[in-house]
Amino acid sequence: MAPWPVMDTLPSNDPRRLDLERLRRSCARCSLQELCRPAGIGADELARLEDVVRRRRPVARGERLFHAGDALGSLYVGREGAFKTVLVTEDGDEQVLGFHLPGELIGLDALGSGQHRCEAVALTEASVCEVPYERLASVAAQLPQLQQHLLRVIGQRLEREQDHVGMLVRRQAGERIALFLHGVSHRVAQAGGSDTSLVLPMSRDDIARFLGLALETVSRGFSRLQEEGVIRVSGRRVEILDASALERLAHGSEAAPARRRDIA
Amino acid sequence: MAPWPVMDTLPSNDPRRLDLERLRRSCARCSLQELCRPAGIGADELARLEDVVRRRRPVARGERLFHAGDALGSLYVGREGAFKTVLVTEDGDEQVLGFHLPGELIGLDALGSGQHRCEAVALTEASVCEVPYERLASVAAQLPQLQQHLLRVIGQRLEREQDHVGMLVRRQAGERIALFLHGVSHRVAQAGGSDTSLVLPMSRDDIARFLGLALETVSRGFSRLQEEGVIRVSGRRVEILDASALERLAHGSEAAPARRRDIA
DNA sequence: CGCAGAGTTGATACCAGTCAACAAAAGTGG
DNA sequence: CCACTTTTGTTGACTGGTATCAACTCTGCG
Repeated sequence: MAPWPVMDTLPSNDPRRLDLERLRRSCARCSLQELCRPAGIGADELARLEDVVRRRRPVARGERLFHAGDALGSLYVGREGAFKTVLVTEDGDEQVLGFHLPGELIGLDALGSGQHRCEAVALTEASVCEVPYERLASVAAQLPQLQQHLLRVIGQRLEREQDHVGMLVRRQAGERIALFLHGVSHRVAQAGGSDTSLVLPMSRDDIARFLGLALETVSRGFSRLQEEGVIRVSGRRVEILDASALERLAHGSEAAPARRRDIA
Repeated sequence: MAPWPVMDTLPSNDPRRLDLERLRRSCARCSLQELCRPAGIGADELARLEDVVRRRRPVARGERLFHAGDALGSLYVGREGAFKTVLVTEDGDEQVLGFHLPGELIGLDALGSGQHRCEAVALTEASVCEVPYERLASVAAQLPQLQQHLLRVIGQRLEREQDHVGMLVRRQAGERIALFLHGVSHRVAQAGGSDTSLVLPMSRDDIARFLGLALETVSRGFSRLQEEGVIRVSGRRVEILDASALERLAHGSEAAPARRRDIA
């Protein structure tokens, strides 16, 4: 019932402590954020968790971590690169459900039924850590703190899904796009990148399918934001020049100094 | 650490077994579906769970189970009536995130941060069972099966959220409305009602805010479905006349025998 | 009976989807 | 390394669906 050694509170000079520190740093550094970073995970939890995680594995661009219909085997944590999860609808076209940057969990969609309902595709060359779900669950059953943390992480995913809904309900395309850019830059910053200059890992088409817009509308939206001096775009390279304006556009008040065409 | 008596496998003639049977029926009958109904919950789990649940409590129409910003205290299970969860956006108007029929869990939105981000409003006279979250979590920590089940339920909520996204991405209003009606009738049937005749607990305005449409568009959509002979509408009373046509409209092929006006 | 809330229906304007042409970047093979 | 192809992104013209404004109906209720 307890295949993992219990190492609750070790004296600071215990030789095993060094390993734990190393592991902790490993998790912190490798952006295993959603599972390891937050407070509340003690040394023993971390050690057991590390024992569960299969180490980094490379993933080629375009490769899939799992397909729709696959049985839930593992959860994945992005390490490098980016992923998208897509749902192929009955009528053939694919709906983008989400993007996953380093440190974010992938595969939670199978929690409800035990089967994946969407596919996770690498948008770039990437790497992941693999977490066999059964083992994670059994460790969580032994470590209330980890269980709590797991619930919290899934709850956060629920929040993100609601944010996605919040974007789609916005009727103006400009608002959705601003909201999207704002969210992505925020997450890129959280994953350790710059929040003002970023290279989008996904195509305009992916963004369009994520926002429920036509590809061309996304492109026009980007151009318009550039005209207004909010961002600078060059293909997938985006610089955010006026973050507060972006935020303003995202939440409600559409284009305060708009109607430029009337003046010019 | 174990405030609840352990009653693992009781002999079938043990007097306590009767109580368990009563409780099990109680949960099954009262539509506590999402927490109690599915397989995998044994007698002891059920007993401990019942011990956690605060019994039925009436909720007046318009009353809120919690407000945005409230600390996560309890989860709720709808017993009678219906609820909506709404998110009040920065710019004032409210976005409907979901509807909750009897047997469905309410309050999971606070799992991520420990604070509710939306409000749960009773659409009709209603009643709920209240489940203090801390106690539920601590019981789950002792009962791996319950923990698993809890994860599954939350996973299913995630699926529903994705389905919501799936509706919003459909660009034609008609598709969204058909998808909505299809989903609601399905859930009403699951909660023990008829799947062909139902009384919607929510207003056109609520539906509109849920689907990201204008109120008038929803009304027109209902009328159009009636013209096409798919449903019969009279205010909130809806009869589904042609379920397969509804399904067809929901998934892709917009209005096969449409353009009736051209003929008439 | 009149009032208020909810729902329906009509006329109009506009945003965004569609079709299409073009430009730029990224592969691909000689 | 350069021509060629393919993919990806941008921009324009046009159309259509839906938001908006507004009038009207219906229901329940004091």
